[in-house]
Amino acid sequence: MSWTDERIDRLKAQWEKGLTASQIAEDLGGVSRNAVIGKAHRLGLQSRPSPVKPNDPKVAATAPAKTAAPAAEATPAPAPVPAPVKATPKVAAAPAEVLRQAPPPPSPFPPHVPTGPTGAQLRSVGPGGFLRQGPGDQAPPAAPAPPRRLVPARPSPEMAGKTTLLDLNDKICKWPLGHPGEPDFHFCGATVNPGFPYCVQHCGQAFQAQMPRRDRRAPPPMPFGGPRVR
DNA sequence: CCCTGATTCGC
DNA sequence: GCGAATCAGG
Repeated sequence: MSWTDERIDRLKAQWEKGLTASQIAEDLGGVSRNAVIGKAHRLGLQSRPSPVKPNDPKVAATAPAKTAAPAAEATPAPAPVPAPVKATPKVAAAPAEVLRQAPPPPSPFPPHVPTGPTGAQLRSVGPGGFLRQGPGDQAPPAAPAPPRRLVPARPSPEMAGKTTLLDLNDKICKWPLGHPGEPDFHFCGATVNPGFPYCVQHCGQAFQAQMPRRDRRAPPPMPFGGPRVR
């Protein structure tokens, strides 16, 4: 279906009348809501209360800036530098220290903490090349709030002191360590970066700046079909 | 989930 | 120029 003069007139009339893009598209037939919106913009029909757009004309208040508007100008893009989350102590791990044992977190319970005879941590390399972390690399997990009376038994002694599914709440980092099904699968357990499901360190792994669309092409199809997307 | 308009960008 | 895909707020 093409944009004949008649259809364009109809679009203009209805758009200015305040019908929604969906309604106009349905009325015209043969076009999608997106097509209507796209056409309306190209026609210069613009601005109808968009649910998304904030009202821009904020002035006065805090802007002493801009005296004479620079006529034609290269507005330097203010490179958005991701604000470093404040006060993140950088733990410089010396190579010799990689295998160190983290001191067991203080616990009000019987210190039945068999941390392993050798102290060697299993490591593996995940997609993207990052090293999966072992428990010894974590900041000591916050001691869980002591239950009043009954304590559910740990599934196994190996899990003593680990953050399990049962320990998770909205204040605990849910970054998984190891893999589900493995005997010592557990979670990071550090205090979360407020507003996120992970601690500061794991937020850094989980969230990255999105690249422009042309740079993220669909991944090659996987032999088994791959996970369903949207 | 649904809806909305705005925007991007491959065609 | 077109409009699907995407975004982002309600």
